[in-house]
Amino acid sequence: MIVTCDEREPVPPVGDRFGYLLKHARERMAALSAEALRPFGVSGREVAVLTVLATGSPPSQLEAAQRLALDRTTMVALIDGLEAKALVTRGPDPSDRRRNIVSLTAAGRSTLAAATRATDEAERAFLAPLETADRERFRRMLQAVVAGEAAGSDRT
Amino acid sequence: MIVTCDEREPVPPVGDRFGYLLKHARERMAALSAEALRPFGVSGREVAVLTVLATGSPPSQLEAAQRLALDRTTMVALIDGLEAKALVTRGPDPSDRRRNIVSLTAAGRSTLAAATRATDEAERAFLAPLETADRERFRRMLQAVVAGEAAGSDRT
DNA sequence: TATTGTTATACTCTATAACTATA
DNA sequence: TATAGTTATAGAGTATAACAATA
Repeated sequence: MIVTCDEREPVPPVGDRFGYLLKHARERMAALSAEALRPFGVSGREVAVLTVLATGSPPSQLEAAQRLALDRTTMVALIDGLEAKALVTRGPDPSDRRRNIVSLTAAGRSTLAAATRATDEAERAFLAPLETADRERFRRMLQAVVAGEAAGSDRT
Repeated sequence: MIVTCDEREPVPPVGDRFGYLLKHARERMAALSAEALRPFGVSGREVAVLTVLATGSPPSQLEAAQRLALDRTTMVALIDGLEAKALVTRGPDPSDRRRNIVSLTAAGRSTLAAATRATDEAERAFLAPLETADRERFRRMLQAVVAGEAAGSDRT
């Protein structure tokens, strides 16, 4: 009996791989939320920053970056843009003048409120293919796998 | 009774939003698979291309791009890289000389086999925070929300 | 010395437009 | 005309290194 070299190991379809699935799930969510946010003139990343600024006391740029797991150099440009749109103000922390305290303006708060409603709607559209009971389960599963990161590394 | 303007609408924490969760879940999967693939000298995107080339009959560059929902201009550089590593060959389709048929070399096949095992391992690490029964559920949920995309648009 | 914000720079991934060769 | 591949280019998003101001 001749055994040829054609015993190829089975390769799962690319559509079964988590790398592929997460990439495309994220792209879909990003497209839905970009569309939902267009009327408000802010990007999804900017809404994330506004959200962080609205949670707890106004953080420094570095703290805001850390809460989003972004680099502090990335946060500079993000705050620049939000400041240009008059949605946030920044100024030195009196108790440590190296730090910039970033605060929402009234316009920032109302934009965030509207953007949050639009994002809720985009999330509903994103989750529509799932059964109702699965939607919160899906969120918790994502939170679990993301939390795996914090556990395993010394992320900034 | 005085009602001030401080009745701020509740803003959900950024860590509850699907935009944030999908971004970081993808980053974690990408980091795990980049680490797992390092010994084989290929990126996750390159493994995805090799996987597509190994599935069904050797596709043209355009077909390979479509199966991954990538632009054909993106596929050019990807194939360039794989060809430089001698993992694929490309040449005109005799029956339509506008098209390039892309095929795996023997080295491409064995690299794919090794990379597939490494990726399986990375996926196991990624899914470790979930209970066993939830891991396949999670995959199916991702497939469902990703499929929402194909249903709703005329993607290339 | 160390930390925060900043700038400059570069790299990855992606998309658009225009060109070529084929059909 | 239209299609497949290619090239050049530009835009996000991110990261690194170096600098100024402050601690």
